[in-house]
Amino acid sequence: MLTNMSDLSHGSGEDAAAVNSLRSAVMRLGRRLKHQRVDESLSPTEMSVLGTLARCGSATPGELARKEHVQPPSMTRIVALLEAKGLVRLEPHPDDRRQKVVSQTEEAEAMLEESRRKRNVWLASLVEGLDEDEWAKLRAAAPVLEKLAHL
Amino acid sequence: MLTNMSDLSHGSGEDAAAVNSLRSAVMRLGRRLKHQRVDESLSPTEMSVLGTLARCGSATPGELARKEHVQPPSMTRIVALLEAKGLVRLEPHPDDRRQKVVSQTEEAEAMLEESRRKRNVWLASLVEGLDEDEWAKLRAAAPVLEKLAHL
DNA sequence: TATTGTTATACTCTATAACTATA
DNA sequence: TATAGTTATAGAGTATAACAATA
Repeated sequence: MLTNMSDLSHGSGEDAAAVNSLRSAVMRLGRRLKHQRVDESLSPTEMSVLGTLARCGSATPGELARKEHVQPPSMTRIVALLEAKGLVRLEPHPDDRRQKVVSQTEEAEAMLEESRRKRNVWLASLVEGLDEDEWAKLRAAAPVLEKLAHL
Repeated sequence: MLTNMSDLSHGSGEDAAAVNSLRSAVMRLGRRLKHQRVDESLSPTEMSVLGTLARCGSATPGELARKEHVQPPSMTRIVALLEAKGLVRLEPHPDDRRQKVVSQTEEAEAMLEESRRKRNVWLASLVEGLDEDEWAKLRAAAPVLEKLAHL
């Protein structure tokens, strides 16, 4: 197992342990954050689609299906549900009449902001349990984690 | 929004931004790690049950249902599927004949180890894209993240 | 002829309600 | 009478296959 980690450019044995610890902690913490949902009426994929639209701007159903790793018929259904809830808008594609353009509404933006706020509050309450030194280490690592997340 | 973060004991405005960055990065990275599955034939909950058994040792179906936030009938089904796949063993409870004891098999332990290995390799390949200083910050933060994850 | 999106249908996972066995 | 687990059934969510419209 360590042999598979030995191509790490920085160290070797200790680094493997650090990677293992990092993976475990990120997955566990991510799972707990996921449970802090603002709107129980939205499925995880629906939330994820809204997040993608917020990050990448508008997109066609096909693009969304590829980004969310979901089949096109599923995205058809998801987009229809989101439209019914007033969270996305559908417009005809300017160049290709087969395609459609999906974009988020102001309601969606407000809901996402509220969702982020709720998770932040929850995470901040956890951080209360840390001492100043631990929190400093976390602050220093945050930009690196962000870089990893979209590497 | 910042008013809700102002009860952070360490700082205030910058801390809110750091919490936001941390939340976003942990969730995104966690989602990507989750996709690195070793066995596509196991559902997320089945994997999670095996993880719980590995962490906590054997447990009754009722305990597992509570830990996984799933209803008892669902756990009945999950345990039956895992048993059919040879990943858990069911034994009678020593004190109470209504209950059963579920424990993982050697195959499950091997599979979990393989799963951890695969995710570690993937994460290690990401870490390759960091410089020594960034990796040092991550290593320093790993124990703190672990503490957060089970706080 | 290939591609985008949709409709029709089936499968997987989970939940609720009703039941059996044991405490 | 209460509790642990199971069976029966229904509801989400997603997938595959077949289809319509456009490129």
